[in-house]
Amino acid sequence: MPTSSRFAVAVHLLCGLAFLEKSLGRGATSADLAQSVNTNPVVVRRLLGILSRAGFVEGRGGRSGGYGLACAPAKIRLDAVLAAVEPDGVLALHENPANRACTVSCGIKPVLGGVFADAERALHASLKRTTLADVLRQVEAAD
Amino acid sequence: MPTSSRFAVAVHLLCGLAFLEKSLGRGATSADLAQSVNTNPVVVRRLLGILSRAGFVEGRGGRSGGYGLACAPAKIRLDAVLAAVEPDGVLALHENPANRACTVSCGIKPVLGGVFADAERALHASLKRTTLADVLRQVEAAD
DNA sequence: TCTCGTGCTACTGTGTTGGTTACAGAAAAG
DNA sequence: CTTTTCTGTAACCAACACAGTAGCACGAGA
Repeated sequence: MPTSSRFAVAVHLLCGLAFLEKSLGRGATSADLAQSVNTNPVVVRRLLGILSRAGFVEGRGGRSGGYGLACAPAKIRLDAVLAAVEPDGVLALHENPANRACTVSCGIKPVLGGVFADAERALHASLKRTTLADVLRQVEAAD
Repeated sequence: MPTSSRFAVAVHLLCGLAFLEKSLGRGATSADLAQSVNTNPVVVRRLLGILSRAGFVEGRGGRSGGYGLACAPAKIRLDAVLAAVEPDGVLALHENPANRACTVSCGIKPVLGGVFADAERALHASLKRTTLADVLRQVEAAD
């Protein structure tokens, strides 16, 4: 799987935002965050747009604009972040049409769907135990 | 994430193999399996090659050759199948080099790595509860 | 009014995947 | 022993998603 790094970058951005808000007392621009992630401001704005629609951050345009967290770091659970940036989940069924003449081909998808749903639930349950505040605390402790 | 469907197809193939072995008493060729999955025999052989190296199936070349399961369906746990076809896991860190001037940039990766490892463990623990025999039974029950 | 940052669009380059063709090698059938 | 039929690879193509980039309209503050 050419696993996308959107989730990792999203958490990085949120963490950077929380850190800058705490240490500088102000929001951060997409250029600031792009420097931290070592990428392009547009990439940051694209991802932050998704996180904004999901209610995690707010962007203000105009001079001295920038981004700020829309809720407390302790309220942001990583499973919600994953759901926002990877709405289709991490396990996918194959889209090939079923072969009507084959029992397995006809019956496998609902079965796999159930198994996958359970697995994704377990993944999200694990991520739910970590909040952005936890991540930030660990990052600061390692400093 | 353009989530690959390798895992789903792999389970489908193993299930088809188990089903055909049971119902026909013989193995199946890549052409048989390709019909079930509605894809190309080479795609099937590629995936079955991975599963063969992982010890789940055996392929015999030559006339009246084909594939057979290398172990009992009840012994094949889906987490092991996932590990075989997606060795890098489903959650990936971003590869951008860290910005040395930024606390978050320098510290985030080990923290995220730990969180991701826990989440993947939970995912695998869930998949471990299902064996190929379970999948086969459910598929046959739905028939 | 001027500056600066978001939000959005369009385009490019790159990497992965699935699909396809082709072929060498092996094993059974005759 | 020859023919058939299968696996195991390699090479190539098209489709797709993604990161990266440039450009511009809009809005808010200085």
